[in-house]
Amino acid sequence: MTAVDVLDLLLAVSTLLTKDTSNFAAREGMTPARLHLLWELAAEGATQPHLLAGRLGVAARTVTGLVDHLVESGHVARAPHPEDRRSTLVILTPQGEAFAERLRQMRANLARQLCETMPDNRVGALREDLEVVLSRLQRLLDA
Amino acid sequence: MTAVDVLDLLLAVSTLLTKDTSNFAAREGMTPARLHLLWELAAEGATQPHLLAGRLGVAARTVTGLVDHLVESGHVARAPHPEDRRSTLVILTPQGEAFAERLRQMRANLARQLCETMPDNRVGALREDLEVVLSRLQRLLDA
DNA sequence: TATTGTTATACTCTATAACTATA
DNA sequence: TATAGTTATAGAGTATAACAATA
Repeated sequence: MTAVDVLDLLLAVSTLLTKDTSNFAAREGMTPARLHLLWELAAEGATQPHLLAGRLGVAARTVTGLVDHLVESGHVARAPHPEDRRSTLVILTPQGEAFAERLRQMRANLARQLCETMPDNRVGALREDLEVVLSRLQRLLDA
Repeated sequence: MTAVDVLDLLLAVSTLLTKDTSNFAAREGMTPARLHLLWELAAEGATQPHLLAGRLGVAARTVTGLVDHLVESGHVARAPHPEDRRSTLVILTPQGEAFAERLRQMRANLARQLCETMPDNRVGALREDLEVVLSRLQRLLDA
């Protein structure tokens, strides 16, 4: 039952990655959900709340609350949308950008440490296998 | 930066697995945290709340709340501990065992679907690579 | 009429601290 | 004194529904 073993391993890795992210967030005075929002915002640039909701897979109401907290902590700001007066743009402040950069560096360090004893061709094979697993998971969840 | 790609893929897989578990829980009238507790309980048999807390990585208080809900829904029961009168044993009811069995089958199906297009030796290699990643993650989180 | 974001409300998960009973 | 579990309290995330403003 090797396939079952693979799923068990993926679930165990998922648990530990979640815990690691949670620890980092706590050290930075942040929470996992707010960190996730900042991460997406850093990746796609200033954007609207309903688009963030789609990216994060949460309801619009949730984004309102997360952005409220992040505005208060100084990581993001709301700006009027230039073309649609119903909407707003969520933008990173310099403090939010600095946080995203620390997060990016932490992830790069973690990635290096995870793979540092594996030969390069093994890492490449792992990446290809995970791409297969990911695309299959995406298909299964859409159905 | 293949190592970074691997981490990104692991994070993406983690997100989808979490969502899949959450969907299954919702269909069954359950929540992810209660499902996780039932899963551990099915794996290790009747046990004490503080041991469950250690397994799940949550505070003792959290286990009290989860068990409260699961008692109300009929999935588990509390029994006096035969040797330590301070403590209790959390046990699966027949309904809880039936749920655990459905969960096990769902996971087996998912595992089969994830790997079904990969040759057997590739699945074995993926398992070995994930074992490396998992043990390294565990070491990093302990430090 | 449909969409965007918000307010209102409720539930779940979680942690910390204080408390009770037992070891 | 230390441990096991619980009660009490508080905060964070989430969803649904209702609402106002705009498209």
